[in-house]
Amino acid sequence: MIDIRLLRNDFKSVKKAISRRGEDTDSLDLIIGLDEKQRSIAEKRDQLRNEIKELSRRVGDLHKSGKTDEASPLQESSREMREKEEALSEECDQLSTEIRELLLRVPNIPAEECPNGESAEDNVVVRVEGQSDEAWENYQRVPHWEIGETLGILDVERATKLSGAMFAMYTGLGATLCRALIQYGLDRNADAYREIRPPTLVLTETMVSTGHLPKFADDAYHLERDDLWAIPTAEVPLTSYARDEIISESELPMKLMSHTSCFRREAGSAGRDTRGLLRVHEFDKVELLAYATPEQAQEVHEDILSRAESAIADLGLSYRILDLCSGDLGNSSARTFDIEVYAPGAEQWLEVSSVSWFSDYQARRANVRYRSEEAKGTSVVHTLNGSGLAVPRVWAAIVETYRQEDGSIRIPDPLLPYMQGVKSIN
RNA sequence: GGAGAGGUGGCUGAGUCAGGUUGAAGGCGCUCCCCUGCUAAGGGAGUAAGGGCUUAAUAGCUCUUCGAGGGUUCGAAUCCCUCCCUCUCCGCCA
Repeated sequence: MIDIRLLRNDFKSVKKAISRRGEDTDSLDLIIGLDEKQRSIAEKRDQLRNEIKELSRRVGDLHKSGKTDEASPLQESSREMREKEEALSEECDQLSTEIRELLLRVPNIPAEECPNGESAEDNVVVRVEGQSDEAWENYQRVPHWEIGETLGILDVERATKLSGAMFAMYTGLGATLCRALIQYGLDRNADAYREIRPPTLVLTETMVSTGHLPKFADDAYHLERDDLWAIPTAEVPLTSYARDEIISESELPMKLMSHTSCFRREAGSAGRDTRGLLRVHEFDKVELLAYATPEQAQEVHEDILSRAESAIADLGLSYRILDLCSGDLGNSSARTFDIEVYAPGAEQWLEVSSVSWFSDYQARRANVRYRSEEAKGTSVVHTLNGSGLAVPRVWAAIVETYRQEDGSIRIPDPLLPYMQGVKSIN
């Protein structure tokens, strides 16, 4: 959620910044009008409340000194004021609710450095590492769903039997590889990130904090009976880890990581990328997340990016890094770098990590603050996160990239410690 | 799921069953000052968050918040109702 005071103080710049996303900004005009109205009513309401308090105090004194008869006219006028106060209060509450509902749907303000653009086409390629398209051998140009079936390590057909389309099931060494990737993803970041194993079912409030609700309810699984949501990413519980808390500055940056299952309905993408592991409803991921001061944010952003990148690079995969343009930026983010891995068999770039700086957008929703050492009072923290390792797409890229001429798959060196002595899958 | 106890500030803990400067005693912690070879002990002062308005600023005024919501009342931490959560015991269970 953006700071409404920013809107009051510098309406034009905010509007201009939001419109860089290609979003309609009419709601901003609406909000600023309602806000003005709300404040003027609140002022009158508070004035009345003050007068009522004053009267009550006098009534109390009169009762104490036995002058009960003198109290009744005061009580009468207090009752009248209360009626007015209640009317104003109600109006004021309605406006506040309306403002909040609108404000929750306003996306974050893109960072100045975020490049201009309308769509994914305009994302800036920061760098490309690894093999060029022509360099791949023919035996590497086999899609992972075919490899997986042949080697008995991926069973999409049975997964569909159990859960329907766009679910996957890893079998045998395929499952071991999956587990190895998770271990690898966690262990390499354990030097700086504290491991958390959070719940994967969360309250509505927890989903609102990251910005996944109310705007993107269709993308998430909801357990209606208990009003719980299946998390689409560990970003959701981790962002709420410190919800409604005040962190002391000495604890920042606070770095956390989690391995969880992630659940996505993929509402808008039915029929797209349906083969194999390209897009699935449930998958495993290691997520890195940090709370930071605004001053620390830049450095932490780079830290998460370099960790996410090196995890891919060390596996020997080809990848590229994109600086997302304003039109493609996620709703809650101010700046995002995507890491896309190249899958030579599927012949696609697959997004494996979005490393984002959310400025104070999520933390304001989650009410995570910190007490600064010099300035008095509290300030809202910044949140940052990115996937340290997203299993299915990395799994797919490994299987395709490491396919040998004989059809076997060589296990990349960094994963060997996690593979129980298995060096290749035949 | 059943029975009981309870949810108050950074923590602890009074106040609730006699409703009236109680945003809330005391203690701990923390900050500053004094005392003091050092440390410890001692003495003093301060110490919730959020919103609005005024101000160049320091600051001031005001409202809200004692788990949440509603009710009674001139006035609610305190009385009534509903819900949520925590703890203990029982049942069930990985």
